[in-house]
Amino acid sequence: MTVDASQLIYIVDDDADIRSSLLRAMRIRGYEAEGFATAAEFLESYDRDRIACLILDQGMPDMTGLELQKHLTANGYSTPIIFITGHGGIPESVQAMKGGAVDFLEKPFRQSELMDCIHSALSLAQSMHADNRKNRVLQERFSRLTPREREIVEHMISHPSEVSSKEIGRHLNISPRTVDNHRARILEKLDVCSVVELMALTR
Amino acid sequence: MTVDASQLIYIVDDDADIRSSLLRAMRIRGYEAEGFATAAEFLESYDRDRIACLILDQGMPDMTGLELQKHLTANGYSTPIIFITGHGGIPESVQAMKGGAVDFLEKPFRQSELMDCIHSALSLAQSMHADNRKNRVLQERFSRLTPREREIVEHMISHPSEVSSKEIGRHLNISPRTVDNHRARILEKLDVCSVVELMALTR
DNA sequence: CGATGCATAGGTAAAATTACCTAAGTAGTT
DNA sequence: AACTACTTAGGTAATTTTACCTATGCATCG
Repeated sequence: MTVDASQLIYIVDDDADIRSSLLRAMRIRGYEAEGFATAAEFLESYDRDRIACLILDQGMPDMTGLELQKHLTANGYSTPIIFITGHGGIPESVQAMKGGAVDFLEKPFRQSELMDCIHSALSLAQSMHADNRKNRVLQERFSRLTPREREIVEHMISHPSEVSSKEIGRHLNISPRTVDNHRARILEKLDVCSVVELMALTR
Repeated sequence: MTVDASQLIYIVDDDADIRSSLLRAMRIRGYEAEGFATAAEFLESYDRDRIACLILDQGMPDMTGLELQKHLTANGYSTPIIFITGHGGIPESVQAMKGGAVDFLEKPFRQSELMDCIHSALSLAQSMHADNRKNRVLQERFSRLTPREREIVEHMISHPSEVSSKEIGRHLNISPRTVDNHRARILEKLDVCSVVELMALTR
């Protein structure tokens, strides 16, 4: 199995020795890796659209690992996080895991343990990246609909047993033919050929 | 907000004092609660179909909390678990959270903290209970399909743009009319009125 | 051997969708 | 005042789905 060059490992730790040792270890294995001493530095370089994971020290001055995690999730960034900690406690580890962390390792840890985490973090990042792309395309398509068209789509999705023009027309007090016209535009805008395909779009 | 009498709190801890103090605290708040000294005792009384949560001591002889959690998930039981521990470490807490625990509290903990956990655990149990019921009904319906019928359903689900009898017939090398007949039986067995509804069944 | 279940194929008629059009009223913008 | 977008409504014809049926070949089970 070869390493995908487009994957990136961010390392954020205020300890320069750990940073450089981790960077070396990652690069030896063929990964692209970048190191940062503070959360602020990291945020300057952070690219939310890369397939990446984050190795994050919990015990940092200024902004702790947990605070950075909170900041990232609050902004809708979903890059998987692996915490490493020198002298953290159970409450911190639990909060990190609740916040969606991939793992929470105590220093010192075995390198193989970290590599396992990185591997699952990156494959998680990959699938989330694909999901995000799909959702963005979908959202873009739905944004093209007019209010009335959106209303009709929502009715079809929430009432799958009443998708005929007659029934929708009755529900909205308009002619079935009008619904026909709306539907034609809806299918065109959403780039599907049938109502069945439309339903499939929403998984 | 009143407490739903059909909800149940299981307490598993080898320390009799903690057990009785927790039981008392739960019952004062109107919850139904049962205490057990060992995992084995708990498993004898455990009813997977109740809306319940489990307060589980990690450090027990015989079978630890983590082992019990693993056993429950291996058997497909989804009752939410709140861990409590006397002298556990970060690795245990992380493993518990990875295994889907609601929380992992160190003794001693504030009672309000535990009550918050119980509240979210029980609402989680409630929604999972509803999901399970839905899925069981759905599975039961799909089990009534013959192999050929299932094949056609799967084709429709995975190829939403080719649901016409013509296309399915071409794909399976059979007459479109045959597909018509199969489809009629499929819709009848799945208790839906249209292919659109069928797609909606799979969310 | 008969019964049952499954897969196959077809007939017919009603209903719905789809693909083409036209067209008018209303609201907001330039 | 002209333009644009949105909503409304309809015509016609081809295609599809749906709801009723019948019927044959095959395998399995009692």
